[in-house]
Amino acid sequence: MTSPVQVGPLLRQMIDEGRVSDPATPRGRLLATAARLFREKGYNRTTMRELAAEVGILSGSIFHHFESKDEILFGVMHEVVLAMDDALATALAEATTTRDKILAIIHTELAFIHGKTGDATAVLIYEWRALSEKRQRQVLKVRKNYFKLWEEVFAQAHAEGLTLVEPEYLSQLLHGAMAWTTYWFKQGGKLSQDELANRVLALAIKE
Amino acid sequence: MTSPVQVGPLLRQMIDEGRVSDPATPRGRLLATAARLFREKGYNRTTMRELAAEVGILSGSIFHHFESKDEILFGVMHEVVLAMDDALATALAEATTTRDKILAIIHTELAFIHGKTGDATAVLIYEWRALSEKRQRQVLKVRKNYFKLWEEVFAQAHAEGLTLVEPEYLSQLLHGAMAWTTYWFKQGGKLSQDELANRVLALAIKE
Amino acid sequence: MTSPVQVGPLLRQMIDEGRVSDPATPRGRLLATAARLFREKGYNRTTMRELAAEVGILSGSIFHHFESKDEILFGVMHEVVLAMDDALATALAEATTTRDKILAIIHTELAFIHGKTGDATAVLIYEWRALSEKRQRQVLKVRKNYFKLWEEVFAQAHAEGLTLVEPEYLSQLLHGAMAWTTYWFKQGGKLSQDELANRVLALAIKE
Amino acid sequence: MTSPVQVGPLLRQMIDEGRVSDPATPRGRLLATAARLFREKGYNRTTMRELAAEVGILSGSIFHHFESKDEILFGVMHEVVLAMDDALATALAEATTTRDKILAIIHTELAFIHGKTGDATAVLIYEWRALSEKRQRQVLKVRKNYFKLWEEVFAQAHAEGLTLVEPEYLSQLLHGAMAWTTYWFKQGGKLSQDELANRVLALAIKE
DNA sequence: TATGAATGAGTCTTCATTCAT
DNA sequence: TATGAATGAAGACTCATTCAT
Repeated sequence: MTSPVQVGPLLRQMIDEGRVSDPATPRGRLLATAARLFREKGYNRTTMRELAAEVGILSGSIFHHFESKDEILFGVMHEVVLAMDDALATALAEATTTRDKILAIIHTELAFIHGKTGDATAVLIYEWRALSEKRQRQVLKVRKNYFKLWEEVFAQAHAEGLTLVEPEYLSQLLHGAMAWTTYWFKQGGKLSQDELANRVLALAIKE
Repeated sequence: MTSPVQVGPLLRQMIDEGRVSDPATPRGRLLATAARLFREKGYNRTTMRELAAEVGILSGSIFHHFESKDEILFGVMHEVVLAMDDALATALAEATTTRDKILAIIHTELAFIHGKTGDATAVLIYEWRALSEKRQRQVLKVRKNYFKLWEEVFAQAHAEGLTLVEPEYLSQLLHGAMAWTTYWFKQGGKLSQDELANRVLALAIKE
Repeated sequence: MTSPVQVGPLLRQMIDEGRVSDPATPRGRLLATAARLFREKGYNRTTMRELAAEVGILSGSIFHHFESKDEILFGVMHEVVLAMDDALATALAEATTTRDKILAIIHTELAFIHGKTGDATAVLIYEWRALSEKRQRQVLKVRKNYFKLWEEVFAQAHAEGLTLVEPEYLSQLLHGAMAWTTYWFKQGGKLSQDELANRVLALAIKE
Repeated sequence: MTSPVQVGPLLRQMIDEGRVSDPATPRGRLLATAARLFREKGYNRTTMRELAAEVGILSGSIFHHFESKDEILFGVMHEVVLAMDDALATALAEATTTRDKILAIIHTELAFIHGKTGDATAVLIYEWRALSEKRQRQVLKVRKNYFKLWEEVFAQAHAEGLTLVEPEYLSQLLHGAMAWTTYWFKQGGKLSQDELANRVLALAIKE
């Protein structure tokens, strides 16, 4: 019964502005449940009936809130993408050194992958091709913003000699490395999320 | 009309031993085509009819070669996994220094992702959950061998002070970083596959 | 915002007597809009939501005015059928010669098909089978009256040697010929409605 | 179990040429049954399950022969339209006087409406709007041919002073008059089909 | 071994209707 | 009277799989 995205003060504000669905509304509950199911079973293997059952309504009722299954997938992805962009912008604004900015990127990414928004983030990454092309384009617009923030930081780091790999490649490599942690990193294991962040940082910068 | 895996002398031998399907047989052609379609459209969105049509037979005929769609997916994954394991073992045997062994790992992985076996490798990585659990376990057996090779090399590297991150984490992080290259690295772009390998190496090793 | 039937002094009286809905009431507006939509898109392809939306209310609210979609269709048909019957009786009363009476029939029919009540008339003709059998019977009662007026006139004409075809067949043939004009005759084209009436008359009467 | 269109020597040839479905094939049986059901209950109120049941297969099997319900409707309409065009061309070729040509038109039309192809013809006329616009255009191409034959004959008749009403209007009026006979004329009643044809002729020509 | 029609359970989606507020 | 979320039965369509030929 949680939102597909983590509800912090930032998200609170986004919800109030109507950019993200309130988890207390049917729409919000539907999106959160969809995120979980899509992650657990995959988009195609999740049926509208299952989704409805988990939310406690009948399958036909879903269509009061979304016009198609595709729109639900879009909802899950779009909201998490908006939230990530927002969260990263805020985190970067608070960081001063370039090293801290890189850490901010890593922490934000890992927070979304392994925090309350983990389901939506995993869906964003691994069910991308299930989304209709038309809606992929819409999500991509926001997504590009997000990665521009990465590349700016890595460009600065490269200029400072802090990193060896070119900004665009480093972005992609680190993004892949962190995306894959969904499959092996578990919160509460012997490696903490902060420690994981440090390992990723160790890949990015030379000491 | 190619095999799902690249046919070198090693594979030739595997084929002759019956461990991998000959691309000249219906079974081999079916697997190669399935790999491509599963990659392009996703497992669920590929129908048996399409697969049959591309191979030039009728849908009913597929079932003379495979007992189910799941078995085809298994075939694609199992063969590529066997081939990777084989290829890596050979490459490591030829490398002398630990640094070279790391490069061997990276080159082998990238060769499978971006070479002729790219389709099968992408399917292995991104359609994993579409495979029935029972068969996932079978593939996993071989897969574990493969990553044991990685970890042994990274353990040695760590002991030599060549790498900073613990072997098990480094394996996973690099694996993720390289898996993701499917989405952004294109053969014949301004970055060559060898140059890409060097960038990955630069993440792993602090010179 | 018009009634499904044309509001002349006759209809005014019918409205005042409660036999036809006032277009100023929600019921009247609903019927007029339904007539238009049923004609444009067909009964089955018109949804209650669309109908409600066009009238400016919500779908649930319709059911305060009509107990079912079928009742709406009935309303549309019943009112137009009453109005036609009424209009024809009046027109015939004013005609003196048999020829004029035939013209009165033709003009009345064409007026309903191509005038403000055109939507309702088209629905009456072309969505007949969408109406429940029970309500078909109700409409049929009035409808029979209407055609009895036709047959009486054509019987007289036949007796006078004015027409060649037997009354009952001539009624049906002319009715069909005029009903079909919905599909090809457009008000304001090179043929006026009066000229069209003369063409129909020319079929019926051998000068 | 009859074809949607009457199987005479002409149709036999069309079938052999593959332009019309053989009623002995599944496709042909499906079309004939669909024509009957669409006529009896209307296109929208006929379900694929019903259609399948009447043909003796399961609903899913229909989609081996047609890709959608719309394509079935198209099939029914297209084949009857082709057959009408063919039949009329032949009949006109055999008629010598203009009067006989008009009779040929009337007989052909009535034959299609009340003969074995009556179901398909009724569907063509009364379910027109249920057909997708794209496919309407395809049917229209053939349909226009058919009515061009009418207009040519009526133009000749008009020139000869045989008819009073202009060719284009006479075509439409007679077409409407005959289309409507579906609803009131029954084979084997007190009026024979030939006698009905004479009544229609009486409308068209002045003695 | 290949065919291809048929299966039948399952999918997303639609929509008239209900009803608590 | 109006709302609008929810209902639930029904619709068209999909597709891996079967099997007689």
